[in-house]
Amino acid sequence: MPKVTIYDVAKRAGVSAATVSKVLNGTGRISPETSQRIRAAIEELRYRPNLIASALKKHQTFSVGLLVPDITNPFYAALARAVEDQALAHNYAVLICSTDNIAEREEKQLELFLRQRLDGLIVATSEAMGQEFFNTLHQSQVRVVFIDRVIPNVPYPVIATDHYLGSYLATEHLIELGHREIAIFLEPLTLRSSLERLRGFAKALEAHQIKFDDHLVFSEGFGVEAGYELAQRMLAQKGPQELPTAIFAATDQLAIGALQYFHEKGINVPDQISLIGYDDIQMAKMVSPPLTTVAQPITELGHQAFEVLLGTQALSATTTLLPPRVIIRSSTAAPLPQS
Amino acid sequence: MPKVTIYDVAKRAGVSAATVSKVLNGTGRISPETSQRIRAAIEELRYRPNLIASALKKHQTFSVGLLVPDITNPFYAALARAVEDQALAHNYAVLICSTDNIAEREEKQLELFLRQRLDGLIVATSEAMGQEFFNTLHQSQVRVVFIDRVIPNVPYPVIATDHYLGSYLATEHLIELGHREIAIFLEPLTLRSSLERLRGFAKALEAHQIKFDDHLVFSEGFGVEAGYELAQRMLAQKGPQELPTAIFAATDQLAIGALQYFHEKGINVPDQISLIGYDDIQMAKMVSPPLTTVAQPITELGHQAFEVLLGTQALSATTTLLPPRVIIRSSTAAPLPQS
DNA sequence: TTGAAAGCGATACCAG
DNA sequence: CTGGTATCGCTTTCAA
Repeated sequence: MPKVTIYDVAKRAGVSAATVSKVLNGTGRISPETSQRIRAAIEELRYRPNLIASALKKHQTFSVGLLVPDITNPFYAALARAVEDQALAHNYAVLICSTDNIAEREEKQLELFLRQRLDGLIVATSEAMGQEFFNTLHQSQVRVVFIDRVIPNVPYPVIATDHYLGSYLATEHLIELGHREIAIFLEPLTLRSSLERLRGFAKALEAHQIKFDDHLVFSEGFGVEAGYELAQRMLAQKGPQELPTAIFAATDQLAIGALQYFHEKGINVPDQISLIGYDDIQMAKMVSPPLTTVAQPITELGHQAFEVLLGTQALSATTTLLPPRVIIRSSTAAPLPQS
Repeated sequence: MPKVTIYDVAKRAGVSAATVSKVLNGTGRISPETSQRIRAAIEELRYRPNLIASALKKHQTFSVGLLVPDITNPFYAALARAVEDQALAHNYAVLICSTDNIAEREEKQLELFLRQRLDGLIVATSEAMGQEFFNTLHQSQVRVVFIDRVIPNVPYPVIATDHYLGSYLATEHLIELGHREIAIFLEPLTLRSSLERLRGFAKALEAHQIKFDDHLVFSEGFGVEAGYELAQRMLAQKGPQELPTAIFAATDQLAIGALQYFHEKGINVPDQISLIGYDDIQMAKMVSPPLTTVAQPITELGHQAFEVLLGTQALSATTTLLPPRVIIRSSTAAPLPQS
């Protein structure tokens, strides 16, 4: 059972390989009869074009690479899924790599991707990428689009969620519910995304004449654990009496950690304290109470990234910000009347 | 800035392309000096071998494909991660595709993968795969290993978790805690994996002389919602008095759904009822109380799959079952003394 | 409408 | 130890 090539098909159909290639690609004009015969031969031989050979000639691999910090993170998994779907629809394959935001891994994988001569690269990874990474990118001439993180001075298209707006909306949701004492939980402020969220938060307060209080900003660590600790710290700093009436957790994981702590302490959400998250990870709707949160338009992000990447436009430094959306569930409510 | 090829390097180093190829691949013997010169040229020109061309010649793409039902499912994301890591360590790329267990998608993607001439395929998808899929697989001669699902009569290696054993261990954990009335929540019994879990459960009961009670088997639907509904149904069928003292939920999602329902009903876990899950998804440790569960050796699965796939062994119909492990957290405890 | 032939960029055999 | 050359499987002029 040797591999069947385009020549086998050609022979079978009594034509030349060139002609077969033409019907395969829909290029050139072929008479309906020959075309039929060729299609038949393809079927009979179960011929499968060798994309490797085709890629070598056409300089097109029908593959894109996706660099994410960690595919295990639900957000990136969802992003990957969106890219995948779009890719499959266009008969493209997606190569995925988790980099853990480790420069070394990023560079190694980038190197591999470049050797594979991918048609494009979607980068959804660290803002701490080494200069090395950009140099390589630049001199390699691959098509690249950055996604999810707004990185300043990137000479490529950036597609991201408008976290400033998202935070603004989240905060405003709380304010409209009647909250005036609102704490914010954030991941480290070294992250641009954290800063953006803080900015949106502050702006919303300002817009509603609520004064911004430094003591209500809690930031440290990542993930659920951090949320738990931040809640703990908040409780320790303020007596249960002077607790804010609401918290804006800048990630759902933070929110879930806090929620867990409140559970343990018998603090009812949303009766005693409202809690709004950010990201709308799958878990958000599974916790109890289901978390009000801000959903990023993940699918949109993935789709757009793919489309821009494979579009005919020259890729330039443009930033596209997609609007997030507040998803109201049950962890936010009006504050209790002053007791 | 035209692409630099092996010929450019050769010219620059004053040798032939053949020689460059040799140092690139470590084949043949080259004098240290020429080797040095060539390496220098590679550096200076920032030459990146074209894997496409190489693959065409060598019939080796350094890429493997991974077919999963949904990368968005934490279990498969973890699996993908394990494969990725192993791949990166071997300088392989991983193409990932979520099929949603839809035969059409599976076949389309398989077709794409075959055209890409991948070195191997890891299939972690539906047991309901069409015959078509297998036919294609078989006549295409790709190396394939199945992972996670034990599919009968597959002429390829299967690497999976021993769910029979896992369920046995989970159930035994409950029994050793002192439980005698144990319910089991399952996904539909049309799934082989559900059947296996039920079998392990029954066997553990039997081993401890506990009689198996049909009325304590609840099965329907998938995911958190199903867990919630199953718990609801159980409560409806049995008064709060005659509730079993423990539940073995055959997936964490089921367990989490149940947990949520119990929260709402004010039923304390584990004081009133113990709950053990299965899978050890990330969420398991984040819920409250953190879920005792059975962890699949996901990383091991992924690693082994990759190694077997790229090993030199001819691939035959062998099934490797890896042992799962009970992770004891806080959702299980001894039953309350009879009140 | 069809086909001959020249590559795409690398590898491998075999000669020197 | 090094290099010429055929070749991997397909695409693409260009001529017929």
